[in-house]
Amino acid sequence: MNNTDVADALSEIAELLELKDESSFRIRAYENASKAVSNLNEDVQALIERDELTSVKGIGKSIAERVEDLVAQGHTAYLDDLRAEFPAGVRELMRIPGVGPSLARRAYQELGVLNIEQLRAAAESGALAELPRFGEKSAENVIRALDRVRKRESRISLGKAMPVVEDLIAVLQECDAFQDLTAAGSLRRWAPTIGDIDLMATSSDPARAMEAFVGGPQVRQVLGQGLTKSSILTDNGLQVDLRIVEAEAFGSLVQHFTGSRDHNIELREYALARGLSLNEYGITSTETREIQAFSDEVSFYRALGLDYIPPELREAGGEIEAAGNGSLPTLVTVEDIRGDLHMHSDWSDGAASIDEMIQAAVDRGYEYVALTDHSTTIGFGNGLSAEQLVEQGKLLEEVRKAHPEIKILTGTELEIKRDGSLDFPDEVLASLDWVIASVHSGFNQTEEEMTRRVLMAIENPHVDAIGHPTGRLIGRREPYALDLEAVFRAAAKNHTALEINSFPDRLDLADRHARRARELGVMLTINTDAHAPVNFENIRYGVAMARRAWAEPSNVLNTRSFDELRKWLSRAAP
DNA sequence: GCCGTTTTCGGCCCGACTGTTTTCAGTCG
Repeated sequence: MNNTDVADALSEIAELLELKDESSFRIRAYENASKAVSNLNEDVQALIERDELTSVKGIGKSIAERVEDLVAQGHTAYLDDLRAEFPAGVRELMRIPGVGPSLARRAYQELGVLNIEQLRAAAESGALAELPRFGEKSAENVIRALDRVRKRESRISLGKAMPVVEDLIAVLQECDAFQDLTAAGSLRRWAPTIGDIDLMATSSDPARAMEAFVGGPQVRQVLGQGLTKSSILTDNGLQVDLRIVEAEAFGSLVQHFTGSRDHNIELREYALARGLSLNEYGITSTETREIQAFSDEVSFYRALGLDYIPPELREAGGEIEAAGNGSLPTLVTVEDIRGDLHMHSDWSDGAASIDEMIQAAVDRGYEYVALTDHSTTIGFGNGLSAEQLVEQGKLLEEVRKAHPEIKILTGTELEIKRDGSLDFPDEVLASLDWVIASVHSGFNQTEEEMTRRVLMAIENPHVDAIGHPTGRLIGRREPYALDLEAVFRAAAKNHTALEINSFPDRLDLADRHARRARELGVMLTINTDAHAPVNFENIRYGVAMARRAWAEPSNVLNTRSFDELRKWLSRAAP
């Protein structure tokens, strides 16, 4: 079992303990241990071999034994026994919003419900409403929740949500009843997917502000309207909540609703150890019961003895400790990006001419840009042959004369073929300024095959970077099987950069992978993979992933000046 | 089941809302 398997097993134990109505503290212990394992930077096996498992915070003697079982035997009797008590379908019931462990357990034990279909039947037949402490309303809520699940109202991508919210905020700001107005929640943390949107505001005239909100142009349906909270559904099915609060408490409120849940839990534990209790209204001394309100987040964190923590870091990944000892990173920003090293023109599958793409890069104020059209064997048939690449290189000489304000690198997005060989021979690659190599086919290969394939590309001295290294398409395609730890180590050793692809569907490397790569000394590059001028706008999503990976400008290749970039490219072979 | 700037025992994040109740458990964010 690898770390992910162990973390999943611990998390399953926690869920089954919930079903058993075990002590909530024991449940949390397993949840915490699951998180601790998935955040490990090395194989849990190695920790066991060094006998250091219990030195991991959140793993004590008991859980260490279960983990050792899991790693050594692939299972643990403790989990096996729990599974025997509750069929898998019962655990699935808890995935339904509004259905928790209590309802799932009672539906199973008192009505024999084994899966979601049977729960619906029990709710519709009235059997559920018959149970003590349940009623008509409970049954109706279950049916409504099941309908919503059936309609698959799942999370939407950051790239879809962000423009909608920005438009909405721009419209609301035209109404002078709003003072402060900001998004909170997962959107403010730039999480890759978003559930619903929380807007926070202060207002001189809440009634008028709420009128403006529920009467906006893209409102499909008003779900609720009050003076402190209203909810709407937008045209594209996004639920947006607006909360209006007193200006004095705005800071702690925004902090509270920005989350993440895990960050807030850790922050409250940290505060409690110092005699302070936190809620959305401020900080309360547990001794004097006096509450202090905060109009901004900086002073809120400051009052806890912490540096301001950027929202992208609020994921319970060590940010509180770092904020306490002054070691938070200086995160990379969009302004730090000096060029884009991955873009396409209509020579391959882009929608715009080379000139249009270069002009768009100039308009963004970039110092340099790399043209990286696809190579021959890209599946859809319009990759460039070596001859076409030479021809394109000659054309670029002309383009450079027309655009002296930007440096243009001649490049390719090179196919890594199924056997790990590359589309162009070394002498062709050697003539290029920039080579980014990517996988676009054979996603079903085994982890061994795929890892060998990617490592071969990394080890080629002409390959400068690997594009969208895991191939994931959020919500549509899982990442292919790949030993990322081996990839990161090879990339660091061979001086090969790894891309954070800014396309909202990709965001690949993912934040936690990029963080691990950076820790192992891998150089990152944040690119848009632009296929049209408008795609350059996506750079902010890639930068956000880098920030969530705790990346500083020095960790990102394309924050360097053109001269520094060239210096990096002329690195000595390892 | 874990953990320690008050602790090796006695704590463990906080509040809002809902539905069922008549004082509170369950669920959510």
